[in-house]
Amino acid sequence: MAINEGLTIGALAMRTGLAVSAIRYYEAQGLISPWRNGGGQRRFARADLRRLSFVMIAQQFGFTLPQIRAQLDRLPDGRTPTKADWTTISAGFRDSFDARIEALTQLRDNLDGCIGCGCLSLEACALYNPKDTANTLGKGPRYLMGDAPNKRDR
Amino acid sequence: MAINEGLTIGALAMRTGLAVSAIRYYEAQGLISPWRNGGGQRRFARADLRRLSFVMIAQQFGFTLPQIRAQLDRLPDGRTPTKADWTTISAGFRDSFDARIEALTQLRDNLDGCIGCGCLSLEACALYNPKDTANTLGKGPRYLMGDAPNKRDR
DNA sequence: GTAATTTCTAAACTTAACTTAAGGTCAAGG
DNA sequence: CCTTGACCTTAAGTTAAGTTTAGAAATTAC
Repeated sequence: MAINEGLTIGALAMRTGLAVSAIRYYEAQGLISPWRNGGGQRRFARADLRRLSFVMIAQQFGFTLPQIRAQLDRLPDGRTPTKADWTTISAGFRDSFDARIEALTQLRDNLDGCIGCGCLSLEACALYNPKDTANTLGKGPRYLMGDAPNKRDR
Repeated sequence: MAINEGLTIGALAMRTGLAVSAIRYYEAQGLISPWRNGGGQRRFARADLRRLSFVMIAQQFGFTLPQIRAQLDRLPDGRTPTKADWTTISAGFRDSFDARIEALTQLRDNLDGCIGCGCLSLEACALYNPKDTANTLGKGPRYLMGDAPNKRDR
């Protein structure tokens, strides 16, 4: 066996804590691009450990896989990413995170002034307003922003 | 027509901004319990406007429908909830919210110390630790905490 | 009193992020 | 060499939170 054959999918799964099926899925989604050995099995670079770590963390922040992919696509092409590369792509991510905390905090303040006081009224409460911070958050698990199908009954 | 027939589903949809289908779905999930008129159509109490408002806000905070239902079930049985009732159930909700902001803030601090610095290493980073605050957040859209199916390949 | 709206139910479809299953193939150990 | 475990692909299933569709019945409007 050559010295630098790369990691097997099982090894990667063990190191990251991800399921093997999840790693295959991430490949299908273009988040990682392993090469194949003679027998057609996946072999991963050590840098893929880091890519997967990034994916896992970004998911905890609520980013979707396409969004995460967009960040990863900003990494250098040929060479192994350096520490500086990771720092760079983490930055945008860091900004979104700050924005999210800020939005949630505002929402909480609304909660104090509105639900906390018991008003909870549709007409007065900023929380129901579609143009409100709550919506710009994009934190709903379902449709984000403008890509929801139209809603009518019949 | 009697003076106090209640709101139709369409009127409720208009007032809340929800789709008619969503309201029916919420009934199926036990979040609201309209009565039926002679022809079998749903009629809603004015208090249901408030229940739905509560549902909408709680969802923005990332609560699942069963969790929201659990809160709503704490409302008084026979009578229409008072302002004080709403304030009471909003409180627990308020607490979860504070906890969530706190957890996110901690996570961001980790981000500064760990990803921000470029370490992003599996062995050292608190973020990968399964017992970490990130997980107690319960903000993953998929399986929360311990109820994930077992993950193995074959 | 008829036409146009609303509403009804039940079942199937949607999306994201995976998992599970089925039926093979590859690789490592003895 | 041969068995066992790791890996492969493709397809179908899962969950949450709804939406869409279809066909029928009730209401409302004129």
